[in-house]
Amino acid sequence: MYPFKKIEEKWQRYWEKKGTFVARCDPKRKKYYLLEMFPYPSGKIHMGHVRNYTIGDVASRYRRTKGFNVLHPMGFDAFGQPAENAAIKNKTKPDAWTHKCIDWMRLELKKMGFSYDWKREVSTCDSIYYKWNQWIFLKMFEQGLAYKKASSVNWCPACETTLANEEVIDGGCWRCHTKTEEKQLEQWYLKISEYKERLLADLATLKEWPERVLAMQANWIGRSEGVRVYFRFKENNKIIPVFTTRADTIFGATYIVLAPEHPLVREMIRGKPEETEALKFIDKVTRESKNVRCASEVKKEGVFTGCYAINPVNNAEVPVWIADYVLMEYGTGAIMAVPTHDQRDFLFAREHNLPMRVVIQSTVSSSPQSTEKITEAYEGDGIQVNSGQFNGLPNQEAKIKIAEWMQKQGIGKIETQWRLRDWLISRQRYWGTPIPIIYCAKCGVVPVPYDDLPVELPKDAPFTGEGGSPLAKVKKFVEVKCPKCHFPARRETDTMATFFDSSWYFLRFCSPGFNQGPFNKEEAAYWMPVDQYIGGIEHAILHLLYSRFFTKFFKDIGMIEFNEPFSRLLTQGMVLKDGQVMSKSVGNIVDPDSIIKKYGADTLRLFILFAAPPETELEWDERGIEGSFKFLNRVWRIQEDLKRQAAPDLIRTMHRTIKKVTEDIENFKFNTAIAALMEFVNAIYKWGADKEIFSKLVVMLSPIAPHFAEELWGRLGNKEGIFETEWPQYDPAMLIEDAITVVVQVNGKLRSRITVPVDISEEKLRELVLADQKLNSWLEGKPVRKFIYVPQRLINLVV
RNA sequence: GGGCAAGUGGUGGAAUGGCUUACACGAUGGAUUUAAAAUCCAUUGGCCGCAAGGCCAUGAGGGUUCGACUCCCUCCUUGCCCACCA
Repeated sequence: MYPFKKIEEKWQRYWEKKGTFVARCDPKRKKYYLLEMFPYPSGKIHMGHVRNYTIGDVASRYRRTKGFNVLHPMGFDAFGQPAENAAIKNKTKPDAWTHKCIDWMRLELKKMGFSYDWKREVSTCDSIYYKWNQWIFLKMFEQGLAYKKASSVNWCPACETTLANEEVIDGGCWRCHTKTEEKQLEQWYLKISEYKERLLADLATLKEWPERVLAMQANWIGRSEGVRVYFRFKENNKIIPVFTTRADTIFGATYIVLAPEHPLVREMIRGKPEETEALKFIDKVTRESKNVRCASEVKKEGVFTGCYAINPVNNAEVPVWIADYVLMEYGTGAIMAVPTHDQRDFLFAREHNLPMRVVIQSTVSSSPQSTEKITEAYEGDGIQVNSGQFNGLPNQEAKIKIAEWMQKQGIGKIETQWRLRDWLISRQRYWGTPIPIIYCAKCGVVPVPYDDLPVELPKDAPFTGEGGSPLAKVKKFVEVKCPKCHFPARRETDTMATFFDSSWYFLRFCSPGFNQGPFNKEEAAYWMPVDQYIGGIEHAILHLLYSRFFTKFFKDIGMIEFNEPFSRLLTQGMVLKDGQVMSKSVGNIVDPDSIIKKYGADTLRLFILFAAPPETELEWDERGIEGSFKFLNRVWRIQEDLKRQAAPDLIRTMHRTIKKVTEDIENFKFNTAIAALMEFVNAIYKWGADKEIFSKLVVMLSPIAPHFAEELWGRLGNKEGIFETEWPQYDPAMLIEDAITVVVQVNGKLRSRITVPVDISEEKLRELVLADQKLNSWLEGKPVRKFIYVPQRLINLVV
């Protein structure tokens, strides 16, 4: 058993002392910026962190031996609610609690031997960092991108805070799962919607991002093209616009539906016999929070308003309804309903006995023309019917023609709708960046002058866990003089959502001590964009979208020259145990520290890379860990018996292994790279290695098991550290074999193999194959119709 | 409801148009040992067969191809993400 504990401590000290991983901006050298998503400092690292950071560390150490100037930083996403909760529970301060957690986590990360440049460490909760959050906010405020709006927000009664739409999951708080409510508040927003076109279009430039993430982002931005159609109320000719993406179905629009909150509703129903019932319904729906209302599988409910509207394409009189399934926030808050070609409308129409009209006829099956026989909406393509001058056209063609025609007639307007909403960043919380705004009775909303930044968090806020933000209770903080008129004024007590902090930290790492701005332009120009970003799929939408938004903003104000922050993205899979995600609530957590104690960090690193490809889920297996440990010991023992000269076959194997391992590491296929190294070790056991071969093996292992490799490297008599040396090269000439085995198939089935010289001609090979005794029974009396030869590989005889 | 993955031995996985099951775990046998651990060596998809050998097998069914785990179509299952989005 090799002395992993001693070795790991020794080399960790050596790297730190020598500054092996300290990065320096050097425009003469080729850079490589490798970044893993920084952690929230909860106190302990878990297997997910270990996996994420091991993948990154291998890539980073590998690039270093390939001669790149590597930037590989680490920091802490240190603001957020858990610190406040801990403060309430344990009677500590969020500040003290967070710093204790950071210290502990840093120690654990160091024990894993990750090659970070610790000189660049940042914590978002330090005022030298969040000062620049405030600076960025003020820049956005100047550009009109940060604005205040009274609006109904998602409110979590347990956390006593507002939540972004993105933070409401299945109708509950993303953190504590409590059902959210709606509440009216004045909130700060960032106008991310102004960047929607660019955020969508530039996805096409992210060639090295996973398809899945690109699809999720595109979905989230949610561009849809359609027509705003102007229906009119029959009684007063007032316009009621609806949005549709299916202009081809408009002749089948037999009723329209308004959201209960629609501003025209109350006025419409006034004095109608239906008024009482409609008001009751509106009241019921608006009292329900959005989550309850949007829960799937709930039956669509609605009431008739007593009004009628005119469908502008055929002047048909259609009833106007109110229903809970129409949302005020999307489109115009009103829809046209086509029960024959939209399943949701169909169910609603059948329930309430509303009229239907078929306007698209399937060309494949004969879908019924008569509405009586319809059992479900036909949502596929077909030919227009009952659609005036558009009859007979394929519906996809009609969709465009009808839209254009409506626009020309002035009864509609071609329009694009987006799903992306502006980003709500206000939080009624203490442990976050104070929003640098002052409210003055005379001057109104006044930004804090740049010279007065940072607006520091007061250290002595009270933590009772009740009644909203602790910041609002700190007089010293709240009561200020207006920077303009110097009369008493009041400070904003909301803090920023923590996603703000993480939307630009990758830029801060380029020049973490810089005090003239959020980052040094020259250094950012050198290091950025991040060449490889690695993190969990859970950040596929929000964090990545916000970071892209910030990057585009920095470009617009002339601070950077590039459009996208992350050139290449890898989303690593989760770590499972017994088929379930490791989590406290399930109680199946394996503590990385216990594994380090038992087997060492190198074994843990090796196992986590070998057990599965980085993108897929990884099933934790204690026995697999032992296998990895055994492998390292097996390598360790090679040094005891080195030969003078290695066998030619082994030298050949070495060159093949170098090729395979190099290519696999480049492509993040660590599991097969390790498999190739294992095969190489098996070959060494068979043939016996010399010093040169063993040295190459050790270098190839160094990104994966760095302490282990450094130690063996030193024992081989090297004075420089292993990360000063170069990655081994293979000789292409050594990959060529003299003899190759060609597989012989008859009608696609394996029947024989023959070994022939590499440079054999096809004719010669054909002769040899036809003379092969083994094939006799398969070829007997049958003429060979075709002779397929895949050079160096296989022959297939078709008889 | 929509989108995206995935489905291969007892297990994790390998092969992305050309020898299915690399590598590892587990299991079995052997060597070493007073013994065990550790280590080293060998065997290990299923069925038939004394053997040589043959047949079958990559979720199911069909198709394209000389040849399909791989490409196409239909279906089933699982996972993830999104979702009354008009």
